[in-house]
Amino acid sequence: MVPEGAIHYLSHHTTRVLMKYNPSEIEKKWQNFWDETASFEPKDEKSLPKKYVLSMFPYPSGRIHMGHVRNYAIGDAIARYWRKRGHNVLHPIGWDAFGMPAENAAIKNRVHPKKWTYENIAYMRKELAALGLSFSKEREFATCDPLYTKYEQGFFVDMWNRGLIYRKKGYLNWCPHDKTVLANEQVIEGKCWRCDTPIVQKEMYQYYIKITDYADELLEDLKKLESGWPSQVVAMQRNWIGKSVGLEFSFLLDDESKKRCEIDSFKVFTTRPDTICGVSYAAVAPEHPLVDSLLEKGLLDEDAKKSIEKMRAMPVRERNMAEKEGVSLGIYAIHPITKERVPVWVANFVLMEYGSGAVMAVPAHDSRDYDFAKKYGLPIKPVIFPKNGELPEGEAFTEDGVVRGCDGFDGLFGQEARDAIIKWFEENRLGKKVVNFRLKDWGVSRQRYWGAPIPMVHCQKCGVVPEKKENLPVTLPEDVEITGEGNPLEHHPTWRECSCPKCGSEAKRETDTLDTFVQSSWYFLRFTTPRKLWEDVAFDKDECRYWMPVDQYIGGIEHAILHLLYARFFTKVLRDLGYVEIDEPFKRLLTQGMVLKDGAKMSKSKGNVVDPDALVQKYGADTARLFILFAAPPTQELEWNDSAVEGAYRFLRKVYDRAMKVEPCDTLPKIDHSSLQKSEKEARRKVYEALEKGEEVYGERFTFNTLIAAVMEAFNALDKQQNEKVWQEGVWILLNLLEPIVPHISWELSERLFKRNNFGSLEVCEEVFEVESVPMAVSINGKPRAQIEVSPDATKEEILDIARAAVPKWLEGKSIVKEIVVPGRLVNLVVK
RNA sequence: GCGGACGUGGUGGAAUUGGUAGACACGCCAGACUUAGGAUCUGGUGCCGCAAGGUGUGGAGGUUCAAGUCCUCUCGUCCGCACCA
Repeated sequence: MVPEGAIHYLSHHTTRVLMKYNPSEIEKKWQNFWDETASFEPKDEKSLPKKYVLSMFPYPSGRIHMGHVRNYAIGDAIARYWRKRGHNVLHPIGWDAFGMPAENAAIKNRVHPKKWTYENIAYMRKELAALGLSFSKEREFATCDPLYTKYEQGFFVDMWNRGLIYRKKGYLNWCPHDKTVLANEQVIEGKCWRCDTPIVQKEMYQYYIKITDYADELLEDLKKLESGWPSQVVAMQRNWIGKSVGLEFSFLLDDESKKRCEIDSFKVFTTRPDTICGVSYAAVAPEHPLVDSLLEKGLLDEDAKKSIEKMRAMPVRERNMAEKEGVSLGIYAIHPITKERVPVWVANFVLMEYGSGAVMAVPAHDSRDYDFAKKYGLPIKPVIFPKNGELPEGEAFTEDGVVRGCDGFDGLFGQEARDAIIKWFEENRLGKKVVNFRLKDWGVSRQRYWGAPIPMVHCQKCGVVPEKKENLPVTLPEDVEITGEGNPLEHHPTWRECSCPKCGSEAKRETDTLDTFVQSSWYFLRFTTPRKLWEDVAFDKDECRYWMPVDQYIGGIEHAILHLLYARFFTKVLRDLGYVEIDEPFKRLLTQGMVLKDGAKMSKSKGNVVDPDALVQKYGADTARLFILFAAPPTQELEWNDSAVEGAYRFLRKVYDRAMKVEPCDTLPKIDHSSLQKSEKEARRKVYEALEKGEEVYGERFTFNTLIAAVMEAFNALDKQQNEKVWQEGVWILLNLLEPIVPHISWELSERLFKRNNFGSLEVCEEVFEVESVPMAVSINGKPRAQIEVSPDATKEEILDIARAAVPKWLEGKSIVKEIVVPGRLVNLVVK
């Protein structure tokens, strides 16, 4: 050990060698530097090329977990890369701060949700800071900030005024004991998660946003996202929207049936109008009005009533598991083409929520209808036949085929038959082409405290009226007690009291709050605008025009549908309201894989959680970031491995030790490549290969694991030679490449060695790829047999001469049938 | 059932346009240094074989001079939707 004072007497060079990699010191130093110099704030220079890099903002649950580390390490790497390439980079962070966990904590620990949330934010902000993430601190906000709520409520009012929001009765999970509405996730096996009381379905007024008005555009614009989004996510959204095109027509009841139930007809929807002549019965959902009517009039016998009760009692979600069941209603409909009488049944497989809640049943060509017909002995009448071959036996033929036995349409196939039949219905005014979506309108009411209040007022005279914009935000009262019973807003002594924005008379505030997905549907727009304008606007139009769309969005696959669909929807609505000018908010999307330990998702209950704080404390943020980006490509699941973390640390220590032996310099050294030895040339080549890899990885592929591997290879190659200039050049470039991944150590070393002049765009030096000889493989009949070295400009004949000479053993007694030369790769000789 | 992804050493993973499979790392083995090592350094490491060689990317076929990569079938794992008419 050298006494501290002694260092002054040693040379500069020796001093550096004596220093050891000390991540906690280095990391603190640079985090302070970045903080003090506000290094990562976007510039107000709209002439610069921009990149908006966004990792999905976190919910302030209390502590960060490895999923966060991965999410932000990926985003930070991309942001830092573009910043170094001279782009104006927006890389913000905020907090998705409303939601149930805050209320649950309030119930459990008697702490106010607001206090709990802001304290969590403060703690997690520190945790994220310790990772050295290059966030814009100036633009940070929480969605529960009243200033954010203000504009969200403003949008709600705009949408209401535009007719995009309506109120409708909907069924909600209701716990009769706690007197509260429960989210689906809070219902466990039909019981309340807190008190175990069986939940009931309660019908209540709810606010809905008409996302279905945008269903077609949301589907259509997925095409614009195909190049930048994972195909999986695009497919999931397409699926979720669930567009189907078909025929809607009305079944008229026969005269006697009309009289009995006082209903003339009911609508059905089918995607297979070509099968219409195979209809042998019609089926309606247990909740269908036709059934109500018959029940009211007492026209069904006891058995039928009982079966219908039973069907209705089963939750819709469970019905698909149950066996097909049904009852004949004793009434008949007239087939629109054949004019035959077809019996009307009620069936448990028909859903009231989809289409019109009634179907035409074609047992010969629909497997559900088939099962049902078999069970109840209903006729099965094939009208579609395969082009070649026979109808299958014992099952429905559901593929496209040729129509036979349907007057006027015989001989038509598949789509042409469907089109012709739809045309016939339209001409005869009996039905029309209809598009149906699986997507439902978005119910945004939540009967909870910790959310953005819905800015509506109930007036005795005027009805439901939006609050005046100048009165926004409608803020939450703070003097509430959260007990878990009911909605605290309803029970507050004064909060509800207000005057009607329209007529001024006494009125009451709406007590529902907004779904938290509303907040996350526009937070990325808020980030585009500097804080100084936040009092005045939700977001500035010019700023928005410059920064949007988000160039790279990064987050978990669990948001593939809801969040990403709502955010796309909101963007389109805000466009139509004149706030933004883009159609799609996220140009490119990266869905990161989960972090696993022992093959399972990390969770407290499994006890397999690795705490990021502990990891950072032991090895430093750079090691944590390096491991997480090296262990797997970002889209794949990542299996935690303690010894691989050690390996990452070991690599950084090696980098530090080796770099510290390099003589400092201010510019990239000039090297006469031709005068170098083989190992030196090899080292340069590896370094520049890594540089090329870097552009591909940061710009396009995000497979950081392969870039890190290339950097490791380059370091290994540098280690095999002693040329100081080659070392300088190598470290200059490799630190530039590593900076987005392991920023602290890179800034520390680059500052010491190069005054950080190596942080910029680097040019690839082409001459290092010029070689005197290229290695090639010689294979015989496709099997590699020998290695040869040939000159890079050797002709095909010269290469073949060398190749043949290298494998005499394999040519003995054989004749060459074919010779293939792939320059720079291999020679394949086909022998017999 | 529909839609999507995936399957490569003991492990995580490379191989981007079909062109020397297993880069890089973890682990393991051997050696060096050491009072010691769960530190560090050097070398080795797909499998079978002393070797020559054989064999090998879930399985079976096929296309090709050449297949992890393309095609057909099949098995398995994971994810999303689901009596959606």
